Amino acid sequence: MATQDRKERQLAEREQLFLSAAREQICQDGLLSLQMAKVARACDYATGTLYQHFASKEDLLVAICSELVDKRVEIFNRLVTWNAPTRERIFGIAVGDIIFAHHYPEHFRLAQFVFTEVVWQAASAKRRQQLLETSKPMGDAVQRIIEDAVAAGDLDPHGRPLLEMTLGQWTMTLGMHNLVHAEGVLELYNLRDPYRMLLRQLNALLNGLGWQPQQDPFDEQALEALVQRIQRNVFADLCENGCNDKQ
Amino acid sequence: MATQDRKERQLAEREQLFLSAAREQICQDGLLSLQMAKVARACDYATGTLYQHFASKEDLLVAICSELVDKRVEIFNRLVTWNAPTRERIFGIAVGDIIFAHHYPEHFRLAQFVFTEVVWQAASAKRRQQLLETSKPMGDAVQRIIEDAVAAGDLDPHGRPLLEMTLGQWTMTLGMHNLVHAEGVLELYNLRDPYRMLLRQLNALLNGLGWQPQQDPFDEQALEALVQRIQRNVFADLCENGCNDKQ
DNA sequence: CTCATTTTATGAACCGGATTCAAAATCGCT
DNA sequence: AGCGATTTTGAATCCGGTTCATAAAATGAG
Repeated sequence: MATQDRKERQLAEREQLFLSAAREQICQDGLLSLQMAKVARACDYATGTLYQHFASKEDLLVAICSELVDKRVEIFNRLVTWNAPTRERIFGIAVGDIIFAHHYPEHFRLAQFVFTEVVWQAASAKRRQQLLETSKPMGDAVQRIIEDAVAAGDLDPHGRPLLEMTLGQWTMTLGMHNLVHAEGVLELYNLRDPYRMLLRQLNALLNGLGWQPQQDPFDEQALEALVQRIQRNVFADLCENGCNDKQ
Repeated sequence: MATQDRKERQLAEREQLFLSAAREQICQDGLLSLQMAKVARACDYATGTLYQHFASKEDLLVAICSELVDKRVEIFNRLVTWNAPTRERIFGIAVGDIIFAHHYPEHFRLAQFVFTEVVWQAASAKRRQQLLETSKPMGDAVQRIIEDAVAAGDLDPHGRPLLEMTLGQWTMTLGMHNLVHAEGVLELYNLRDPYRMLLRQLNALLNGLGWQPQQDPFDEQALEALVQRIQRNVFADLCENGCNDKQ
């Protein structure tokens, strides 16, 4: 009956409220000082109520991560429908991810933590499942771009699973987000402008995979132009006044 | 005087003892259940004594990581002195890392956790510094291989910092270790044999960077042969009876 | 509308484990 | 041996996540 629906809606709303409050606390004071009691208090609920939604602190973290992944999926989907050469679309995934990292600087920190044994094992199976399912569309999006690439003759998978083609891109991006957050590491080797370097390496990788049309990874002009074009055509709304992928 | 020396030596020995005990506990029961009191007890010391060496639990974790990195450095150094084409030597770094991951399955889990904001910020500046310094030689080793490659005409850095050449390899490897440990993720997309896929992607990347001699990333035979050769010539002692890079 | 019953919210109490620190033991030296 | 200085000890403290007995609210039958 209608009563049930209303109740469920309210429950969902409250969960949202908790998630927002928790996210804000993380942005404000860092992961380190997130406290369950504080989150509940900030929403004018008792601690116990918070536990009706999340089995543990780790559970809450995984849930926040899911929420952010959901937004990240939207980025990926833009590249699926963008009408451009497949090479630019797959490259655009990386560009989009960098933009995403600027908009939600907490996401990759959190994700790194969440996929840590300590958190992952402590979260409930349900939440873990949920995060995996929320993440699935990212893979699907990439898969579709690869399919298009193969169909267009831009890429030959040589009989390997299609997703394997972009595993290097995936891990490279992931690893770079890690490095960026590991304060002191890149500085140790005097490496500046990490995301720009990532894009150069990515171009090299795509070339090495034979993804057409090839692009000179050391042609700064061409790289800059391509990034600009992607920003303008796909992420205009996220890149107002002087957004760039540096920092 | 001599008394001082002896004392210092004993201190260092005790620290070693604590580190080993902690590492064993991690291997045994996982990061999750590492307890300071247990570590101290296992070494027949009081909790307080443990705290004379490590400012906090996080500090201890970073110290363990340093210890393991030290062993990892040894792997890197073998490739610096190996007499082979630079392309095989840089590739050997990845192969060595995979072997290392088999020998110390706890390392990359731990490293992922340690470079998390939560742990990194909670450790003392001193330990952080120590870990960075311990890590430095890995970069130096890679740098030397790149220098050799440039000198031999195998690679053209196009005016970029030399280390940037292998940043893709670094992040790719790092990211893959992360994925491997994130239980359920690779399964979600039906990706098997992650480290083998990593090596294929790496070959593609090195090709894309123009690192000579080029190698077909989809030539299974050639890949297998190269891996075998590296294992035999560089890591024979670590690969007795049927060690391979799969799993 | 009332009252019994079920469901949900509350927050103080509980608990585990990291960290501290006052007291005890040991050391180094004369 | 004796006496300050240094080190070790482990019980006490502290902190914050989690639980659960109690209170409050919702439900629904009469």
